[in-house]
Amino acid sequence: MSPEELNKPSDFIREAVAEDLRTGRFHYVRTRLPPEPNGYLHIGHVKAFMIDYLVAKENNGELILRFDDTNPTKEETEFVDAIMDDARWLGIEWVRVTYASDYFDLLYDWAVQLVKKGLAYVDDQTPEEVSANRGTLTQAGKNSPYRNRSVEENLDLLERMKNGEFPDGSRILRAKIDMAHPNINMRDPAMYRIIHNPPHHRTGDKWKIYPMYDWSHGQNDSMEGITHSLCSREYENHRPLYEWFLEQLDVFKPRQIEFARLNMTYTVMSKRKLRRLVEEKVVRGWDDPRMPTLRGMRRRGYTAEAVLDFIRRVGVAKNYSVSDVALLEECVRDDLNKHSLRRMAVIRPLKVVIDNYPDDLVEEMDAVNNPEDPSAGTRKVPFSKVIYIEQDDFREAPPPKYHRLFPGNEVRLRYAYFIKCTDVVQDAEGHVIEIHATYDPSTKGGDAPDGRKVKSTIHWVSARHAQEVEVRMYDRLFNKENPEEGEEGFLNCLNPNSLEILSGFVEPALTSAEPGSRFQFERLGYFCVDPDSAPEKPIFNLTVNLKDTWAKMEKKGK
RNA sequence: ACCCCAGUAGUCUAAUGGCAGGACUUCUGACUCUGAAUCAGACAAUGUAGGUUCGAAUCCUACCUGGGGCGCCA
Repeated sequence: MSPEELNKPSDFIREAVAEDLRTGRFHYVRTRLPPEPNGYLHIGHVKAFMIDYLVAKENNGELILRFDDTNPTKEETEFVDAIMDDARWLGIEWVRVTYASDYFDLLYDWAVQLVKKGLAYVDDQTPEEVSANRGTLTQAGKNSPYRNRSVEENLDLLERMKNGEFPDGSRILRAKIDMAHPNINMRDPAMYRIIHNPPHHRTGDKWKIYPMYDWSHGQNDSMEGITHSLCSREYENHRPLYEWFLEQLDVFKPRQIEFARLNMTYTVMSKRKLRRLVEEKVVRGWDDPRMPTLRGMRRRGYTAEAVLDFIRRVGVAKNYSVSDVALLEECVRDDLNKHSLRRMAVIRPLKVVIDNYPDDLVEEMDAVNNPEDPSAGTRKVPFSKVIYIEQDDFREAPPPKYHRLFPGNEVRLRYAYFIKCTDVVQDAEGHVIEIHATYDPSTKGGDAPDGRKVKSTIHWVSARHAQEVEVRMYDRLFNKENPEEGEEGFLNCLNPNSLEILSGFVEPALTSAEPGSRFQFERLGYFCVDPDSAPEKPIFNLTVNLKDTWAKMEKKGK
């Protein structure tokens, strides 16, 4: 086995596909991406998309992007464009774009065939009657009184349904299978329902009947020559029906294989719940950086590489699972650590005056852009008498093992000088508002000629060169690992601190950063420029924080 | 209560009848001009009970637990 083959991901789906090729069940691989254009893509979709895309790609096959637009009351073209944009961002490639609605005519012909074979009938029962007669999980259903209509009558009624002669809800076309079947999906499932309005986003007013998912999806798969129809486990109970239609129609039979959908800790994944977060203004929109939507994650600064790495590391299996968002965050750090430029920014500023530094002197300090990538080079950072440091980097009364700045202690200002805290200025309420310090001129650049060491290096920004910026600090949207427990529960465990807006200072090298560009703010985390940014008012989003061992130690100590 | 599916460390996932392995998390330590990164190490798992077998996470049975299923949603 070659190294490439050893590294190739393997899972039960890829094995099944390989076996189908080996046994000759199929001689090629073609998969489909079946989004419904009624919402934005989230991280859960990425898993499904990548399975479809990679299974095709790894087998020299094709991927068709097919929008599942069988319900005009829910779907809009706006989402078609957004979905394609997000999918392209992930690097997914497809051979063509199709729509379930492209096949409405052919599908109708197929329905007529089933009617002619006595395998489908028009039911005049009300929706309530259909529901009542379906039976329950433990009880068989009852046959509809219209179940044994003649083929001629069914054909006539179906034609008139199609022509719009009947009002919404008055009739449906049903497959004639078995009202006593233990699988409720097989109890004469609906194939077509009547919908007059609104017009369909692609076919306009042409159709008054629309196919149900079960009637449309598998047949479309067959029409497109899809070999493997990969979907989430909730369709497992639909597979017998999927196969029944194809069998009765005697057409090409794709194979449906189900896998477990992605769930993630500290977030919700259902479209309905995400919509509520938007509608109830819990978040600022579908692209709020706290959302698990692709649009949110993109705005947050996540890279496609990181998202894909996460999906790869999570794997594919059939059992229900909830992946840890910490793994996603780790993938993001891993990618950004290698590729992002380092900058200094102070997000909770504390003023430091270096008393023995000349009043008007400005020195340019050399700073490394990315220690992980020497080719990223260096830059100059201006230094002067008054600087800002992080409030966290000073304690008037240091706890044990704290070795940042405190009265009498010496630390290194990164790329600059050693400084020692000499005095603390407080306001009337006792809050520390200013620090005084002295520097050692012989430590320029950060090293002491006498070889003495400091235990801490802190970041800083020269006050007179600082650009003021808005910093949006994001945290998990929920404070419960699984907010989906319970129906309404998810709105009751919102993290009140999921967004904190700060005003901070950044070094000059950051003032002209383009929206979307990413940086590591040293010792803080990874940040990216928000699209709301303006040159006079830059805005940075926290993508993900750096691991913070000290914060962890301190928290444990309490 | 009926049907389908699944149970491997806190989490995700390998092992396809033959040494239970990897990743994340957590914890130690080394190194460090980022308390980051990196490096070294540690903790930690086959739901239960039977059966088949020289040998079972894997096959069989029962039970338990979890997920899905009674839309004219997808």
